[in-house]
Amino acid sequence: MLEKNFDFAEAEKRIYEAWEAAGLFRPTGEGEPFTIVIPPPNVTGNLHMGHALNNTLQDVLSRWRRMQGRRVLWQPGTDHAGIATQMVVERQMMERQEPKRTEIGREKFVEKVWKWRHESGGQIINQLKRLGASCDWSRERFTMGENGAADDQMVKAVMKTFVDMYNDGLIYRDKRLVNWDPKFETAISDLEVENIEVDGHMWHFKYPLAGGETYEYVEKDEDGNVTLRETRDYISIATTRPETMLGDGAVAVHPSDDRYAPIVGKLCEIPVGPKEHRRLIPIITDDYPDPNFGSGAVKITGGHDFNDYQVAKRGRIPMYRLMDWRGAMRADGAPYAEEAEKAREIREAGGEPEANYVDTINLVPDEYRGMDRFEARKKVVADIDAEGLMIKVEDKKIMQPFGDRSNVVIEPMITDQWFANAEELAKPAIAAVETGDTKFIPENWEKTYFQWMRNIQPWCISRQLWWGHRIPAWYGPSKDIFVAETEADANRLAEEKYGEAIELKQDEDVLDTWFSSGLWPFSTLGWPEPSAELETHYPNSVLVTAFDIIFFWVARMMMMGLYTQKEIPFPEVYIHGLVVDEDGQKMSKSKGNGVDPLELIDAFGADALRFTLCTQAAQGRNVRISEARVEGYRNFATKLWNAARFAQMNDVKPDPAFDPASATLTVNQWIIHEANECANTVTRELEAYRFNDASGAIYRFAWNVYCDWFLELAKPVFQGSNEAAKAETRAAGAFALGTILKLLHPFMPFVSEELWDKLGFDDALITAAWPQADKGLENADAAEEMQWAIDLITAIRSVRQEMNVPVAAKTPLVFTGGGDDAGKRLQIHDDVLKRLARLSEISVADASPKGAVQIVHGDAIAALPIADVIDLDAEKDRLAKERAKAEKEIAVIDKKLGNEKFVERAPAAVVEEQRSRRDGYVAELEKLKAAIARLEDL
RNA sequence: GGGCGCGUAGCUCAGUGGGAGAGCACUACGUUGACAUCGUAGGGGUCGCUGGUUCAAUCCCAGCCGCGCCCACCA
Repeated sequence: MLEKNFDFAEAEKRIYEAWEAAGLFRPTGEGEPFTIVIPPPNVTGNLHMGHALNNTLQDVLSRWRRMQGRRVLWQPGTDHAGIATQMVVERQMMERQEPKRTEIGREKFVEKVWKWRHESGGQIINQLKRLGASCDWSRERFTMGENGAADDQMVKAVMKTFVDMYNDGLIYRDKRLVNWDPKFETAISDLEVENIEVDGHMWHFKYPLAGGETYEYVEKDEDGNVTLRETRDYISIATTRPETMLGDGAVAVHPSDDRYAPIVGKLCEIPVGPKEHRRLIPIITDDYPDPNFGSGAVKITGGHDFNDYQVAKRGRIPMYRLMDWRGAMRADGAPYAEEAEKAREIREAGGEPEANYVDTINLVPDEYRGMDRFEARKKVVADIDAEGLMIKVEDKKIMQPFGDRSNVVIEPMITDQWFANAEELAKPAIAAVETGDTKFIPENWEKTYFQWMRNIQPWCISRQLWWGHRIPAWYGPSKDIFVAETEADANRLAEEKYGEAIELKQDEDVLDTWFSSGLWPFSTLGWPEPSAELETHYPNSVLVTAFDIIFFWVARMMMMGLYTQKEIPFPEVYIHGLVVDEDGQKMSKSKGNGVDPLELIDAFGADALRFTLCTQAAQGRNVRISEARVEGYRNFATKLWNAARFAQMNDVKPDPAFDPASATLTVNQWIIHEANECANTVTRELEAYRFNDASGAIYRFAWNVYCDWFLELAKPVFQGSNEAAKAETRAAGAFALGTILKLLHPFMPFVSEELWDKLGFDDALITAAWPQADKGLENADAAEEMQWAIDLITAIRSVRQEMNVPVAAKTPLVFTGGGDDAGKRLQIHDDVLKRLARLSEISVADASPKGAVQIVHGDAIAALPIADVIDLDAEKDRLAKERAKAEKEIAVIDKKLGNEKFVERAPAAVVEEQRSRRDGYVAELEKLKAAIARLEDL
C-alpha cells in the first residue's frame, strides 16, 4: 500500500539515477530523430529560475517526443563564458592572496582556469539533473573542448570556421572605434553594452576663434525676423563629455546654418591646457549637426564618440586616442609640447594628414596625464570656467553606455580588432526566416529578429582576454598575417611566402564567447570531423530559448549554421518569456528578488516546480513565480498520489486483457472517452508549444474529472457486489489513470514514474508509448449521459446547501418529465445518485409532490419533498429568479431571431444553434412555471 | 525616435466574431474509510475609454488613456 504522501526527496534521486543508469536518455530506436541542443549555461553558472524554465520546457518536449517513439537527443553542455569565468578565477586568486593574473602570465593563468573548470566548474549540470532534465549526459560538451587543445574537435570547429570565414573575406582585421570596457580592458560587442539613462550635465563652452577674429552672429525666428545680432569672437559648442575636448579634430555645423556661414573654414581654439600649446581646429560643415539643438555647433571627437567617428571619417578629420586601456588620460609618449607642435604643424601646413587617425600622438597636457577620465572632466570644466569661457551648464538626463558585466562606463576607443562581416552573414539568415524555413514561435519575434538583422553592424569578435579560443592568426615580419587552423599550418604558409622558416607570433586576443556558441548546434555533433550524429541530428528540431538572447545567440547560430553547414540550424525557434517575481519584476542579483529553484525543489519537489513553470508558460508572457503557486501544484501531485492510493486500495491495476473500446458500463465508457479527449488535447497543445494549455488540460482531467467524478462514481461499484462491473471498472480506472500518468510524465516525471511503478504498470513510464488519438474510444452518448447525471447531482447539492439541508440528512427524489431516457438513466445511476446527491430513494411521477423543493433540470423537474425544512417564500423567490433568467435569455434570443438580417446573413448553423438554445430555455421555462404553480397550490 | 506587447473577477492570468473562464484569495458548510496538501456549495466582472466595421464586437479596425519591454547616435 502506498504511503499517504509522495516522498519526493527520496524518490527523485533514486528514480533519476535509475533512468540514467539504464541509459534511457540516449537516443535509441529507428524513429524519426528529434533533437534539441541545450542553450549552454555558463560553466560558472548556478541554476536560476530562467534556466529552470528553459530546461523544463525542453525536457517536456524531449520526454514527450521520446514517448512518441522519436529518436530523441537532448544535447547538453556548458559554455566557457570568457569574461565571466576569467572573473571568477581572478576573484578566487585574490581571495587566496595569490599573485595576480598579470604576474603569473598567460600560460599559467589559463592552466589555472582549466583546473578550476575541472574541479569546480559545471555545478549547474548536477542542478539540471535535480530538475529532472533528461539530457544525454554521455554526450556532454564544453565550448572549449576537453582541454582546449588544438586537436580537440570542439576547438577544431572554431578554428576551421574562423579560417574559412577569413579566407572567404568574411573576417577581417580593422582599426575601428569599438566599445571598450575599461574595467576588463577589452573590447566588447554592441550587444554587451547597456544604455542606461543617468543624470548628467551639458556644458556650453566658448571656443575662441583663431587670432581673435570676430564675426556677426545673427539669429532669426521662423519668419526670418532677426532676434539676435551680436559680434562674437567665439563659437559656442555644447558637450556632455568635456574631457574629450582634448581630442577634438574639428567643430562641425550644418551646411544650411546661416549663423555660422561667416566662419566656416576658419580655425578655432580648444580652450584647454596651457595657452601656448593649444590646438587650433577647423570649423567644418556636415549634415550631422542639428541646427535646432544646442548651439547648432558640435565638437567632433572622432576617437571617442561613435557619431563623431562617422563625421570624422567623412571629413578626414584627425582622431586621437586620449585615454589608456583603463580609461585614464594617457600618460605615455613624449611631453605634449613637442607632440602638440607636430600636430599643429600638420594642421597649419594646410595639408591633409596622411592618415586621419593619430594614435602615436598623445595630446594630453602634462597636468591631465594619468588622471581618471571623470576627474579630468571636472578639471576641464573648472579650468574653462576659470578662464571665463563657460557659457552655462544644464542638468540633463543622458544615455550612458555601461558594460553589461563590468557595470562601468564604456569608452569608445579606436583599436585594432577582428571583425566578422555580419551584414553578409546575415543575408541567408534573414532569408531563411523570410521563406519560413525557420519559424519563430510566437511569430512576432520574427519582427524583432528582422529589425536587428537588417541593421546589423560589423561584429567585433576579438577580446583582449586570456580565457577563450585564441585567435588563429600569426604575425610575421612587417605585419604579414597568416591565418591557419594550427600553428604548424601557419608556419607552412609563412615558409611558402618567405621561402624560409620564420618565427611567427600568434595574435594575443581570444574570440568572443558567442563565436563558439554560434557553432553549438553542430559542433556538439562532431563537426568538422565526419559524424553520423551530424547527419542524423542536424538540423536540430527546435531551439528553445528566451527572447533576451535572440541577438546574442539565435542570430549567430543562424549565421554560423548557414555558413558552415549550408543549412538552417533548426526549423523552429520557440521563444519563452522571462521568469519574473510575484510583482512582475525581472529577477536579478542586484535586486535580490531572485527565487532559487533549488530551494523550491527542496521544499515542494521538482515536479511541482516544473508544473508551475509550465502552467505559467503562456506564449508571449513572462512567467511569474511564487512559492504559493508551487505549493499549489505540489498539492496537485499529492492529490494524484492519493487517487492512485485509492485505486490501489480498490485493486485498480492494469489489465492487459482489457480492451478499453469494449467497456460496457456508461461510467467506464465515459472516462475512457474523456481520457482519450484529454490525450488529444495535450498532444495538440504540445504540438503548438502551448505548455500552459497542455498542462492545464491534464490538470483539469486528473483532478476535476478523474478524481472529482470518476472515483466518486466508481465507489458504489467497488462497494457493490457486481463482480463483472467491478472488474471492468477496475480495468477502466487503471486505463484512465495510466493515460493520466503518461500525459503527465513530461511535466511531472518523478511522481508519474513512481506511481506507474507502484501501480504495477510494465517497464518504465519514461519509455511508455504516448497515447494515440483513438476514434474507437470516443463515445458521445456516454459523455452526454454522464454529464446529465453530473449536472443533476450538482443541482441537487446546490439546492440542498441553499436550503441548509443538513449534510447527513437524506431526502427522497421525485423525478418528473425528462422523456423516456430519464427513467432508464435514473435506474442505471441509482447508486451513484443516492450516494453523491444524498438521496434516500428515487421515484418517477407525473407531477411533483406538494411542498417540495423543485429543481428544473433541462426538461425535467427533480423534486425533493422536504416541506418541513423549506422556507416557502424563499423557494418562490428562487424559482422566480430562475424564471426571470430564462425569460431574459429567451428575450435576447428572440430579439436576434426577430432580426431579419441576422436570419438572413448569419451562418445557418449559428441561427440553428440559437433556435435550439431557445428551445432549451423554453422547455426549462415551462418546467419552472409548472414548479411555481405546484408551489402556489399549497 | 523606431519596434513589440499588455490593460478581462480582490490578485495572477487564460480565452473566443454569436451562451463571460481558471487558479489563488474570500464566504458558508463538512473529518461520508484516497486525499484537510482535502471535499461540497457560494459571492464577485458595464472584458481600459471613444468611435468604426458587422446581422452580431470582450474579440476585428482606428484614435485616445495607462503600463511594460527591446532597439536607437541628438552633441
